Amino acid sequence: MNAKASTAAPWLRGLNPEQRRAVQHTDGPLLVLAGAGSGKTKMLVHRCVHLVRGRGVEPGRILVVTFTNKAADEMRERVRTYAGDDAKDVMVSTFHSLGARILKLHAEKVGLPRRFAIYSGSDQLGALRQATQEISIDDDRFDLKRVLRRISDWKTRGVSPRGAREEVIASAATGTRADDYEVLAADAYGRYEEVLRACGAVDFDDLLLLPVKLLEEDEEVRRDTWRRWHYVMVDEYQDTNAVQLHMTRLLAGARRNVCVVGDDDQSIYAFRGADVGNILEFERHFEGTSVIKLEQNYRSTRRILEAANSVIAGNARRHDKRLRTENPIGAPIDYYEHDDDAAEADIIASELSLRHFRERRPWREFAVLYRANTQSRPIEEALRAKGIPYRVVGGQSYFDRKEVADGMAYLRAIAHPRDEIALRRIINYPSRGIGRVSIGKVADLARERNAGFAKTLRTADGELLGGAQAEAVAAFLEVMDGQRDALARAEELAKRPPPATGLPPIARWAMDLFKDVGLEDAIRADYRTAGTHDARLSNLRDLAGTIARYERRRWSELGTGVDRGDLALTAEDAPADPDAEEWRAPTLAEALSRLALADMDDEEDDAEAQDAVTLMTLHSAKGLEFDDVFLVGLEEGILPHARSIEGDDAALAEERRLLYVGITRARHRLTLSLCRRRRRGGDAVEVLPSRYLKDIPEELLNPKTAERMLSPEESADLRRDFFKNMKAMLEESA
DNA sequence: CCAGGGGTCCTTTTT
DNA sequence: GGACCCCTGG
Repeated sequence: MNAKASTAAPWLRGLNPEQRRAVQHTDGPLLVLAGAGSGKTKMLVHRCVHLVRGRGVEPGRILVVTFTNKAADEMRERVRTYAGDDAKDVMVSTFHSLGARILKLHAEKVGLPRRFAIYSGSDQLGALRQATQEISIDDDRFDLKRVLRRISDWKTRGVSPRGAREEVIASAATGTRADDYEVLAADAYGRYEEVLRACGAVDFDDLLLLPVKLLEEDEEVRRDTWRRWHYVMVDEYQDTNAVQLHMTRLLAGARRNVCVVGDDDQSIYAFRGADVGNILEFERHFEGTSVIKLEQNYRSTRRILEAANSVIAGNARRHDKRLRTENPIGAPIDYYEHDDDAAEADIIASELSLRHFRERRPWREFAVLYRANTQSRPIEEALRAKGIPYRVVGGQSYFDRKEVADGMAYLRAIAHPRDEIALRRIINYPSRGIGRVSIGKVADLARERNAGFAKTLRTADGELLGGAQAEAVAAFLEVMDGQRDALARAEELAKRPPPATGLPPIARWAMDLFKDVGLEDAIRADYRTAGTHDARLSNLRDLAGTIARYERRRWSELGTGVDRGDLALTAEDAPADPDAEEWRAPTLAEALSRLALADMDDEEDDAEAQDAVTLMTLHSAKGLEFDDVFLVGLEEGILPHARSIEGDDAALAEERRLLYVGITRARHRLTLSLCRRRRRGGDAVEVLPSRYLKDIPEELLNPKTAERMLSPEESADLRRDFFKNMKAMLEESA
């Protein structure tokens, strides 16, 4: 297609020549090196539209892979906006849900049940705890989280338990590292995998590893996959790890229509195995690659971009580039030094309300970004005190909250009889007289007989346990059996359309379950968490609400052919003839398998529509943009983080990129701040400004203090505006 | 044998 | 704010 014709194509309007070239390079490997704010997401979306409208590719043949659910949602939304129904079958998926999908279709080939459970957070810890207990290395201070990180390291590099042990032994033999801890971790790794399999479960790393294994070893899986997708695109490619590189290669297959987009300066996930080398050496991995660079920034003011450029210039190993922009110079970058984090939070809250009321800008245009989740607390407190609406993105994952994890464990223990980790989590919560010793006895016996824990539990009588304990176990089993029956009835009801109002049957059952087994009372009775009871109860009820949404979505999919969860991989004509797919009534087991991957992003749509300030980590902010950004805690020990300062140069380089990512989120306005004192452990300690601040040219910065934040006139204006706006708002809502 | 209270330590980033 | 351990009383 020549340049003239492309000008005529409506889907190419609004793209500059560089972007158009990228969009149109339709065959063979394509590497798009896209700077921050260069419109790379837009480019990917337009490429999808171009393939469908311009080249007549069936949308179902196009696969876009992202890292986060949020990115996938946004991409889907944009594809729909630009291409309408034409492109509704373009599949947008995260690496992990794609892996889950492939795995689900071939689960039996790797010895998994069709409805395998996906473990995260506390479940993984539970499995690992059991693994270490079984090989008796739980006695000394064995930091399970650290071991889990170590195991995950191995898994993201595709190293097997045996490989891990060899690696550890080899490094000990060469005297480089004779670390007992490593040996223990390698031993635990193997057993951990066995525990997972015995429970019919996988962890997040398996969602990448096992599909790769399948694709590698199984001709049929490969053939089906290649028949299904002809064009593969990967967003944020700089954050891929070894397994994801492998997966990308396998997905691309012989067609090699693979287009990856990324920015080496925004690689911030090395800690979980991401390798910038993947993007730096893409041309070597995929022979005959076309390379396109997007170096114009459309997002930020010149001052903001200059600050970002000066920060990132301090890193050595990178594609040399300097983003340019034609945007206006913009406002100076505000810079605050606060006494402590409370003062910092306070001023931010004041600035926010000032800018909101005085400049009449909606709350949603603002974001407060920080290095670690723990930094959100003082800010939340200050915003709450001033009545500023906010939402916290990420943080403790929804499923890691105790009450949610407990609720999930009940659901899983009922849905998956093999799920021993779930069972052991809830067997004595709420307390019902089955303590550590009794559980230990059953577990020992189970091991002796080489039988499952759940099965052995049924044989536990007054001889094995005390009389009272045996009775407690019997009562517990009775409750569980009763719940299974109730679930079966609910699933039977779920074969008919849900009621127009009220909860659909499975959700209804879950809600009752939480009440009947005493979870709700246990939350209310916990004196340690007084004050958070309502929030916890509502989190638990949200879980039932999520099941309700799943049930309704399932029913809305009937006959429409839209099936985001289980689009057949093998049916060759699936994209063309979606009705050919078999529709199934909702089940708890399926709800659970969707839930684990969905994160809770989907559920926050309502909150997102609300007008609220966004609080999140720099990591979560990648890929997003805001008019007005506050970047807090620019101190040694925070950014760069203390752990990275202890670490190597690579760790520090990543911290610098993190700051770069943060700065480049801002469109019009940026406020940097730090604290001179910060609480560490018990008391407040003096801290130093971040080393990276020196790299920002002084003339770009506008130092401010709390006193000078507002002139007296501005204060008066603010007060006046505040009441005026308040009045207007009240009238609007009336 | 179990439940619950009280003390202690730590706390990067995430699918 | 947690997760975890230890102690005491039932």
